[in-house]
Amino acid sequence: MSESTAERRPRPRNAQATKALLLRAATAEFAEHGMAGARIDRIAERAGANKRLLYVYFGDKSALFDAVVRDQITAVMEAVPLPGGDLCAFAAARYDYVLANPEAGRIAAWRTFEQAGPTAEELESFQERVDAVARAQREGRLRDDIPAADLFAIVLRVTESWLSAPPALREVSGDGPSASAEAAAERLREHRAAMLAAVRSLAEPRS
Amino acid sequence: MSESTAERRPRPRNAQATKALLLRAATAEFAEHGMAGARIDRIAERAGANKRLLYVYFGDKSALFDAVVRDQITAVMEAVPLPGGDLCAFAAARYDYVLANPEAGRIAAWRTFEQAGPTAEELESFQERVDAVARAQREGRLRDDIPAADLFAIVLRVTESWLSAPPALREVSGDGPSASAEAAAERLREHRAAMLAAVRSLAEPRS
DNA sequence: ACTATGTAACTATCCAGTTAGATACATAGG
DNA sequence: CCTATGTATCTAACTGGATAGTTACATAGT
Repeated sequence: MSESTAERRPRPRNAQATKALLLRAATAEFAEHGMAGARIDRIAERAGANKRLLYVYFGDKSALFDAVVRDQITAVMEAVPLPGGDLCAFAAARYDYVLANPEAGRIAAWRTFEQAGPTAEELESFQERVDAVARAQREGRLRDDIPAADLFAIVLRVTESWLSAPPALREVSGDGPSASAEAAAERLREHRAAMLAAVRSLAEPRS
Repeated sequence: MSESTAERRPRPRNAQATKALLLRAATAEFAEHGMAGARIDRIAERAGANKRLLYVYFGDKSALFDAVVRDQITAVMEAVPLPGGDLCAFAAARYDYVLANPEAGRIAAWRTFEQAGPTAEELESFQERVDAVARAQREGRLRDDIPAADLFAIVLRVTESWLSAPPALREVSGDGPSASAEAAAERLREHRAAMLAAVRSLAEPRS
């Protein structure tokens, strides 16, 4: 409070903090615009840091994108477990997580549509989840007439069905940008229940 | 000394044919790279036409993208009906269509990621489909404990669950780029059956 | 000779990545 | 306690190449 009249305040010299700021800014920018649409200058500006530091800390644009993807993968693997292959719990957790962290969903989507091959880290994450599903199938807790990978892929997509639905479809159901905040929140609660009901129906063992 | 014969073949003067070629080339380019990643020069080259004609026939890059999206929407609305609100038939038709026309799926996805507001044309298409679902629900042919828009959104996503799954997930299940053609085809058949089974389970009326 | 169609070359801008240098901070010598 | 020096961190300005969009011109077909 002494002389803090926000004049030209040079960035405090703290490599770790700056790197984290840049990563967060990059996550937001890539989530909004994708790899090709993202702009290095905008990322630096968002972070309030100098562009040069991006190259010092991350390499180039594509390495920065990879760093963002890796970061998001570890975050989502941590926040959204698949306890005992329970796809319903997984679906609920993932829906809530993506609702609270929209960048996570968008980064994953952009990443999917780049034609880049999967990294070892990604393969490991998915293998772990497919294995958990397969185990639950063997133990009779999930239907077993659908291959584990397919079942997981289907549920994964279902969790995103509303949050990454075409805007026109959301608009049709009264969940457009024009809707009030309360109406939108109610709509999201309603969809959550619907989505979970659908997952239950499609994942439970055939009677 | 004689100039190499017929090296430079001028494009036949046919506005409609050229326009169609450009639209097809643009569709392929946008499907591969998205709006931001697409390159005007590559589109002209793919079409074997002069870049200038793109501007003459379509306006600018963003208008060209819109034209591609419109074209794909009408094509898919025509090729993938929703007869009597039958979501299983719809899912089968859409899976087959996207498998045969991967650009359709990718263009739709890229379009969804852009934050552009929905066009009147899109709204009308989705309204039509949601109405068909709602009618089938009232007549007891679909479960009615899920709102029509949600049910449609879920099924729409399920039809894409494999074709636009993260590459790492496909790889885990032996459907990577390294798989043989026959193995890949078998995998796709298998997923089709699984996906349709899932749609049946989640869409049928609660007994 | 008129017009629709097509071409090549050009321009202005944007943008990823670099260069050269400044400034805070640490550590050590006086 | 003070000054010197080295290093990590940070900055402004620049560069070369790519890219969307344009200008000026050519030619086929009527």
